[in-house]
Amino acid sequence: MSQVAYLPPAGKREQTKVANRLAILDAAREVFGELGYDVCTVRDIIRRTGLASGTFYNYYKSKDEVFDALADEGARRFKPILKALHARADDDFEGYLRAAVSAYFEFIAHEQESWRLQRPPGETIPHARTTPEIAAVFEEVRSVMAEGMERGNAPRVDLDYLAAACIALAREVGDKMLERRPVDTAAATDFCVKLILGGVPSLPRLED
Amino acid sequence: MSQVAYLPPAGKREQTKVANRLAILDAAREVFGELGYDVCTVRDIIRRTGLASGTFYNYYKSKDEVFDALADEGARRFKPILKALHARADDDFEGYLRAAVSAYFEFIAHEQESWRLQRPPGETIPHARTTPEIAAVFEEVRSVMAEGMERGNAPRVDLDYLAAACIALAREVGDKMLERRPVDTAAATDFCVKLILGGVPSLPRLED
Amino acid sequence: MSQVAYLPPAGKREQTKVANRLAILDAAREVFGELGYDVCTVRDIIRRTGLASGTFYNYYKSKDEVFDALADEGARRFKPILKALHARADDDFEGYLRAAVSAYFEFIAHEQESWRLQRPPGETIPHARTTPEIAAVFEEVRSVMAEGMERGNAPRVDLDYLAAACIALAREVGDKMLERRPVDTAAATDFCVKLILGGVPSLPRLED
Amino acid sequence: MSQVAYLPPAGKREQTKVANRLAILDAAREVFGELGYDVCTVRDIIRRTGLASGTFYNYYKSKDEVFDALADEGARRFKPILKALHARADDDFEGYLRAAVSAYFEFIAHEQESWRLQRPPGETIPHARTTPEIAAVFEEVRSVMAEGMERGNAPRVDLDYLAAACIALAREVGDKMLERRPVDTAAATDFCVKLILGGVPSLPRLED
DNA sequence: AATGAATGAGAATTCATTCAT
DNA sequence: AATGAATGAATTCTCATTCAT
Repeated sequence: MSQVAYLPPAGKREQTKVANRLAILDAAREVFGELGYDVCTVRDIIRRTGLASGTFYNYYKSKDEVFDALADEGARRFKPILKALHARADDDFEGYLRAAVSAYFEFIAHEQESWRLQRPPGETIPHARTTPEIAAVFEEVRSVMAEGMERGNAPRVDLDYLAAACIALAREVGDKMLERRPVDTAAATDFCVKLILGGVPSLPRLED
Repeated sequence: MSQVAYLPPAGKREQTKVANRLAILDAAREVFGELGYDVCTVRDIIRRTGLASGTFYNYYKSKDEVFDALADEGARRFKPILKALHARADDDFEGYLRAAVSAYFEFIAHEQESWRLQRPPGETIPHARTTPEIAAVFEEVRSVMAEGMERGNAPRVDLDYLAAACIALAREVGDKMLERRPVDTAAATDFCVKLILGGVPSLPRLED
Repeated sequence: MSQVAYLPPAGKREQTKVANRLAILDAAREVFGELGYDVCTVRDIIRRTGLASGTFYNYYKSKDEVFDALADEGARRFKPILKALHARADDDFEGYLRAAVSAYFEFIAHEQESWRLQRPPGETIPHARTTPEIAAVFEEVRSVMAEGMERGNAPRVDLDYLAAACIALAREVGDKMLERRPVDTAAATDFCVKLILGGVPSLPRLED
Repeated sequence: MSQVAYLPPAGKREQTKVANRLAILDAAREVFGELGYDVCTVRDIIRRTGLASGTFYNYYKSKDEVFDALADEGARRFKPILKALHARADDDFEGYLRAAVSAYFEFIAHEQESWRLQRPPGETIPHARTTPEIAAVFEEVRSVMAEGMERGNAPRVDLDYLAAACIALAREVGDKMLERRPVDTAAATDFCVKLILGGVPSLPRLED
């Protein structure tokens, strides 16, 4: 728990500001993870920072805004990875999918180290919302698939359903993965990718 | 005076009671679906029934209790269907899976008629926790899979992941399905079943 | 607990009505005693009768009304005794006071047999209101004192204070008395009467 | 006006906090007195302070807690006085009793200035449970009596009854006193003390 | 900026009373 | 009459947000 406010590190006001912003973000990540977005209160968040409740509002206008900021921060870290993969996807859809899914699993595995570990095991983790990083995967995956279909590298199937299916898979299998010890991202990736790639050829083709 | 009271619960009073209990249950199902369990309030539920706030407490002690009742009811409605399917599943895993997924899609398609239509279009529906109905279907699916694996009718794969994957798929594809007009449960079922059945043979086998 | 409603004794509607009225009164006496007037609910009362909640209102308009009815009933039983004592009070103030106080203590001792006994011992008994029987004592005692003072049989002291003091004494000592086992009305009476009679001569005289 | 700070917590904030805590305590004392503990609501209390409803809970968790705080505060204010009186009571039981009763009457006379005056006249004041202040005074009185009896300075009488009698007297005579104009605490004190001291020698002695 | 008490809208719940049966 | 479910006002309490210091 970072008690930044009480340790203005080197006399720099700016440093404190940045540190407080991060402290709130960290605390929010923890609390959202522990209690769930809906259930947790702003006080739960701020209590963990050691800051005063009013201070929260110097940085974020509301609980929603921290949530978004948290998501943005996640997306900022995650999106470049995906873009890079996309760039060298070429015709290797499998390679791309594997890399993307793997990146996502690595991402959440790393995320959880900051907070999910200290949760009572077996407790269900409410899956609050579609976070931006997930949305990013979704869009990327979807566009790669669309591209592949157009180029004739992939069968023409229901893209909406397929993209939804992929994102769903990644999310749920990801959650399960995090419940296990040790967290094995490779196995989870393998599972997802094989299920998708194995299943796609069987999917009903679109007529048009 | 006629002491007719005990056996025939067919008076108007009894009817109203049953109807109210169902009304609350229905409203709760809707509201849980629309707002999510955590966010919705007892008032949200009762408002939708047209009953008075106090009336809620004549039937259920709390939001939690309705949720449990809902789970019971969902299970009561689904389980027999699934059990029946299960009974004649034999070695026809595909037939069984198809029937189960189809039952789920029919269920949610029917559900939405009661409420999703009257919602302002375009309004985002914050997602939906795992409802008791979903849990019931998939517990069944899971046990059938386990059975199949034990009998050697299905490859030995990571059952937890597979069950999670199936739930995820049904849920997300189901959501997408509901956004389309007309709602085509057959197509959605076909999509899910084929993806799963097609993908399963490719899944990594468990060693043990 | 009288379950009168389910045993219409001899076909007489009137009997049931009277019996129900009494059942409610008895239940109210019990519940007021056990929980206190303010805390107990109409449901607490009616539950004990075995009647339906709505039935309460066929007999009494409100909780207040039962309370008053209860008090009236007490007064009806108590007042005649006092009047009789007064009639033969003559100049024997001590005899009168002793008889009056004794009558009051006997009254409450008898009352409590119906309900106060079953209370957890040591629990404080909230002293809800000045009941009519108490008011009756008050008025009687006051008028006898006034008479005595006018006739010159008693010193002219502050009558309001004295009457208040007497009533207070009877009430509080009475409560204490009821907490003891066995309930000794004679001792309590002796205590009160001696305190009052012993104290009165010392009281400051009024000038007028 | 000078900042006469007694101790470090002299900020405006601290002052407000202390003032609010007292305001709630005062309001509670009034409301408990006027309506009785059971009947009054937290709203009744907070309404009288002019604070917002939520503010109550910044200071006390519940109505019960204010009551306890009130008891503490009452005891804190009274006990020293009584202890001091007690200390120099020696064999002067009369002096002590007079001082104690007088302190109580002064207290309630002062209390009523803050609220009873502004009440609609003639409105009946439903009586008043034993307040913590009363309990404090009389616990002291009781222990002094016990001491006196043990030292042989007072006759061995029924102490429970005597204490109850004193409480009752002070309470009822106190109520009457407050109804008169001008409020004459000296006269009321004189009345009570003389009645008690005059009466005690007549009381039946305990055998043991 | 930081603080943390005050605010008050809103949630859950209770219960006296009504009313259809 | 008796019944007991329905009603809704009233109550307790929470918590996001504001604001004086």
